[in-house]
Amino acid sequence: MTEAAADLTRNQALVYGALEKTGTPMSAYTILDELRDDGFRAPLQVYRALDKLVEQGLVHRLESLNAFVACRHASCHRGGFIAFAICDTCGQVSEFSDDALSRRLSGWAGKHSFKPSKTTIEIRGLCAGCSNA
Amino acid sequence: MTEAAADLTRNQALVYGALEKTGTPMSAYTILDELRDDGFRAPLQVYRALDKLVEQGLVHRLESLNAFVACRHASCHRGGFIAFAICDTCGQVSEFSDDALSRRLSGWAGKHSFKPSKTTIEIRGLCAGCSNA
DNA sequence: ATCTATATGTTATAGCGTAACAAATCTGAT
DNA sequence: ATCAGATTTGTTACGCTATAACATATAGAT
Repeated sequence: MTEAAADLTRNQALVYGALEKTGTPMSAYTILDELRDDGFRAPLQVYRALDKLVEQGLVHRLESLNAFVACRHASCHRGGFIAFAICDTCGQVSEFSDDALSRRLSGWAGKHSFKPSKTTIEIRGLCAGCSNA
Repeated sequence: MTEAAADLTRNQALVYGALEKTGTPMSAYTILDELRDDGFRAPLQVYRALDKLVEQGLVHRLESLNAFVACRHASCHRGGFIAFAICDTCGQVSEFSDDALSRRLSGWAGKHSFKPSKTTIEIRGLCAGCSNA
């Protein structure tokens, strides 16, 4: 577990740990099963921890998967929208942010007086490794 | 109903009609309730119709809402990724596509040998009208 | 000590989506 | 016309995702 996981509650730390250990997206229910031995009994225990972790930016929710993934570089994405490339074969997630992309979306929002609160950018497909295999 | 809805089966036409009439996103179950009087009984009847409509580009799935919306301009978005701005207050959806945006995402994919199959771009927030009110 | 805010535990339930199988309908070829 | 194959439809049952509501416990401040 990285130092990013400081000052988390027990449940939050367990959920974050499970996500980090796996490395690929996990559903809340998969996390729950993973943590039964640590005393987890109910989905809500997972969802509550996830809410906080997402709030803090330690975990991202992938809308197109209904799943969650540990953030790879919590400090790198200040300000810009984050995009995800998700391999449908191996589950690997690449996280990136692109200034031009962010400016483009902000630009549209500005021009239309739209006030963004949360933005989702997800590319599903095949990663380099999996499209060769 | 617009001319776009030609050569649809009865169920597809009913589902498309419900979405078009409402104008804002609807969940599959809301559509189901809307169509009970037309003989719909089960979710699958809705989901099957939605699958085909999405395939044909007449309807879009909004991942961040688990909902569906009738496409506003089926012919306008050839080639580029489509982005959605979704107002969390009134539910209004603005659909747009932006060449620079598309190039940016394609560029990232090319550089990383990632083969995109489906892309989701959704901005949640407040539309001009609702942020004034 | 007690108050307040936050975190946790637990049960039940709501909402989203599909598997599996049966029946009907539509198509085109002979 | 009718037959075979493909597509569409109907229906039941089930699994996965997420939250409401309420009870309990824990931590920090005064």
